[in-house]
Amino acid sequence: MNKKYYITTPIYYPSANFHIGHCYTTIIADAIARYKRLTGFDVFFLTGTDEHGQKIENKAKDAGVTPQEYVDEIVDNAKNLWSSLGITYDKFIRTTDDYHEQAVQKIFEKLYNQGDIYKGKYTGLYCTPCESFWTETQLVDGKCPDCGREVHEVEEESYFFKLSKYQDRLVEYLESHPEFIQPESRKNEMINNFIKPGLEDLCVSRTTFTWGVPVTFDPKHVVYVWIDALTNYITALGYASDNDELYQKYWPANLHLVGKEIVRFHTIIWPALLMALDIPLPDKVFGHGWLIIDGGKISKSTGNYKDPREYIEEYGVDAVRYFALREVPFGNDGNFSEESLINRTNADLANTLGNLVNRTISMSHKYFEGRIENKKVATEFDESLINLVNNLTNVVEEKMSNLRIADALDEIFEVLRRCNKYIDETTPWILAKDENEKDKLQTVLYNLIESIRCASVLLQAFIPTTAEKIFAQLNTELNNYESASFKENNVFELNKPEILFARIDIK
RNA sequence: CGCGGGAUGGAGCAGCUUGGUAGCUCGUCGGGCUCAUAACCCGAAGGUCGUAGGUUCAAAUCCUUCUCCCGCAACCA
Repeated sequence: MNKKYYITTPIYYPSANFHIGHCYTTIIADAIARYKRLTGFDVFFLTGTDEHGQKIENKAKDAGVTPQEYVDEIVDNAKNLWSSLGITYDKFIRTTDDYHEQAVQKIFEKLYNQGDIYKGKYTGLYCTPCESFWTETQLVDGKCPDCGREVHEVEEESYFFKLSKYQDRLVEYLESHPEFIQPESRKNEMINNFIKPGLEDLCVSRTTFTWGVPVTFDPKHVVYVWIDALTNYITALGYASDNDELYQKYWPANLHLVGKEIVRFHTIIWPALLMALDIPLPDKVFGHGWLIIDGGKISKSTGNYKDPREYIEEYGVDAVRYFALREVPFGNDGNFSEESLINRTNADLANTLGNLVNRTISMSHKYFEGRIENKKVATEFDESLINLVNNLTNVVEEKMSNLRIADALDEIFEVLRRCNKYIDETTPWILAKDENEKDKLQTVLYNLIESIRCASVLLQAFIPTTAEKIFAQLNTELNNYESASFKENNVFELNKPEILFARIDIK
């Protein structure tokens, strides 16, 4: 029985169609999921949408449709987008799914019955025309950030979760599990900024809007975001349902992948909720950085971005995937622009990888009609190449286990760069001129093809479409993880070379 | 003094924990090669490692000051 691996993305808020930032998060999760599957894990990969709340209700009203119709369209669009990015999620949860709503109601009741949720009064700054509550810090010049009008203090009856009760246990847990928050620097931010000053109890119901899960025993309240959204990670597995087989199998989660702006919810509120429910905590929460556009964050309101599908159509799915996985360093922000996407694609995918595969296969056809086996005539350059190849699974595993995805990719490309250099060192076109060197020439090509094959096994996790194309050109089915070491006795009957990535001219 | 992160050749980053010739990718320039997608390989130029001070035989790396940038109390990945 394989070891299990449960990975999640956040459930995204479908107030507008998804942008490249959503793609970024989901592509990373997909690469980790594919990598874990490749290396033998039984993976469950969850993504979805958080569909309730005031903002959706307002958006739908503006659009003249029901909230459900509004989110249905965006969810269709999202699923379509994930499909064109090759995202291999196992489940797509929507917080409007029946089983989720029922589970949320049960969880809410349970917490209420055991005294972790109580009824109180919520005081907030309210903008009547926008029907929205704002915090002090959200206000712009003391006015509503949406419409710029005055806000005023109102009181409403709400249910509260006793977050404060779990404060000490939380600190203790975070201190004793330094790996829980990644990157680790965010741990201090959480403890110093949010926990130490004292946690306030959390407002978990609202009466000012209706687009949400009704509280069973007090139906003028709907469950407010936290309990509705965060619990998706367990309700998706059937927690609090008739069939919790998946929950038994996969919980606790191995990795919650989230953007840095919601680390707080996942490392404070979510653990506290789980403690209250007496459920084990997830292993790890990774808060990644953002893609920055023109020096600023991606903004739904300014619309400083294109539909991600335009990039996929223009440059190909693996160019977009590769960029997302390679360009941004661990935990930091990274710049996104069409120009950097093109440069990345040209430099790594077209030049280093594509051209290498192309020149190798071309020579194999030119000199041996595409049939290559290992003649075992060594050159002085073989050993360093083969050692590098045989070390690749280890170094990639080391990087991936630390979520250093860009570094893992760089290790693979290190092998590809070494291959290009090996061609220059061994000068096959010169060997080809001497009949006596034919076996050496064939050995050189064998070494190259075998190295490309091993690298491609690992590339399947990151740029699967391209890896598949390479295996098709190599005409081999040796693509499992166990085969990702240099083999001495393969025989290749290569197919014709085809361009993997055409160079893109900058307009 | 709110907290946290950051500041390293033209761009993006690594190095800092455990002080000791400043490294990688891209870009630029020169050379080589011609199997290949004007690609590939080699070489070169380019850095007072944000500022000011301190510790030390020696500091990008440790300590202190200051400046600037980014993020952060509630549904922006």
